[in-house]
Amino acid sequence: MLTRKQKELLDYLTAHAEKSEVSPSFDEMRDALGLASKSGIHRLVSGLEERGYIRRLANRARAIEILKPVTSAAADLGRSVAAAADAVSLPLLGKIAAGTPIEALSDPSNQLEVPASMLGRGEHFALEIVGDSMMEAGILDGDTVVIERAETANHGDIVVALIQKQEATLKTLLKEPGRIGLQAENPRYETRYFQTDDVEVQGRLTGLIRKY
Amino acid sequence: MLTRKQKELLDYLTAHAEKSEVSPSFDEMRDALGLASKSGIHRLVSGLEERGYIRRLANRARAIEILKPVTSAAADLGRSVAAAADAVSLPLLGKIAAGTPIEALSDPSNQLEVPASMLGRGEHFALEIVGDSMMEAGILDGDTVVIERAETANHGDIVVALIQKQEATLKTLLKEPGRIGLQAENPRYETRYFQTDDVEVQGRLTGLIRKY
DNA sequence: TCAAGCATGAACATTGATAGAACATTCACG
DNA sequence: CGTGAATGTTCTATCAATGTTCATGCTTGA
Repeated sequence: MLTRKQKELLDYLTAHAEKSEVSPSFDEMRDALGLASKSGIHRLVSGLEERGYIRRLANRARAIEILKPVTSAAADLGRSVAAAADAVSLPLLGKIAAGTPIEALSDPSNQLEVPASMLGRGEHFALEIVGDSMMEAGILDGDTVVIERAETANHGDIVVALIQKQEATLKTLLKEPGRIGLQAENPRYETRYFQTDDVEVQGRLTGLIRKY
Repeated sequence: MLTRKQKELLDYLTAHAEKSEVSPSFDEMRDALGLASKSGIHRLVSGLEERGYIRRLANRARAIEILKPVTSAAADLGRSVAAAADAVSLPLLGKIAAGTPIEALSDPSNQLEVPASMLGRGEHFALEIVGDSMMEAGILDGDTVVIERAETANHGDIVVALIQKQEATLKTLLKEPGRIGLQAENPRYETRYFQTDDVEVQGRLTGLIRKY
């Protein structure tokens, strides 16, 4: 959120942008806010930039781009949906580990924000990693993985696999003639092989998020 | 979960944010909650921050961002879709590896969206990892790390360190009496030790994002 | 290359905001 | 009843936001 003057300037910039493609100069902004000098504008612009409301090219005239337009209260809902295109909330379905089924977290308030750029096309969800079985692939205990729901995957993909309709696990998929391998990325675990019918792919790994 | 007063304040902040975009000052919050002083507000704000409900820019007035808006039941469905998807764009400053300075990507259009919940307070930026020196910490070549700008860090933190004002590297910080160690998380690299003055902490690792 | 047009930002003053120590009160809980 | 957490209050130090002036520097086009 903003300070009063920052809001005033952002209002002006937003209104101006609707009328004209030309970004106002500092002098024009100064006049619009009734100041005597551009320095104050410079500071306000820097503040808006710091808070992520606008973006600028350094040392370029009239090069302000509005990232989050100010909206009157009425327009707010309509807008924020559009602006939300950058990030998406995924349901955090539970935890996954080798050797146990997904421990369901049915609490719908468990949502995870992920950058939109991390997603592919289909339906996605998130899981929290338990255990170290994928350690050497850089997937650690406590990490959150983003999964794209899928029934198929390629040899070598990391997938959420359901084994014999009981056990869900995150492993590297090995497609071999007549059988399917699920390989942990940790030398302490052995690759397990199953009949093709015993392994169902539930999704493919598309992203990973870790917080320290 | 919140205390009664924290919830009350968060309610006020959420309502305020819908109307105004201008963040309330501590005095305004004090009036809204009917307190006689701002110190109580200060504690509540700190509490909300600690619990991850809001985020603030360090040392900035009127700079509160709401991360988890409280929603009255009625408004919940309509809002949560939009409000939940709160992401922040960070500048992607460049690449970092052991042995070389940060290779600057000054192009400001290099931005990375990260979930707001990944950020602490203060200024953040992103770097792309080159090399395998932090492999065993689950930080792989090509990963993007989120760094919070900081001058200090604790023993054991993973930091961006500038060595002798020349070489920037991402390593585990070892604070020892009279010297500082920078430890790679890969047995193929040795821990290097420096005089305290030769190592400047530039930031702390706060998040990691990987795309497959 | 020079000038016009803009952007950058140092320096200083004033007012507004935040940080936090210190201490009292209330309330839940074993 | 003792303990600790949450809450209220007061007071003070420090820092941020804003307004102003003036000087400087970057870009662009003639």
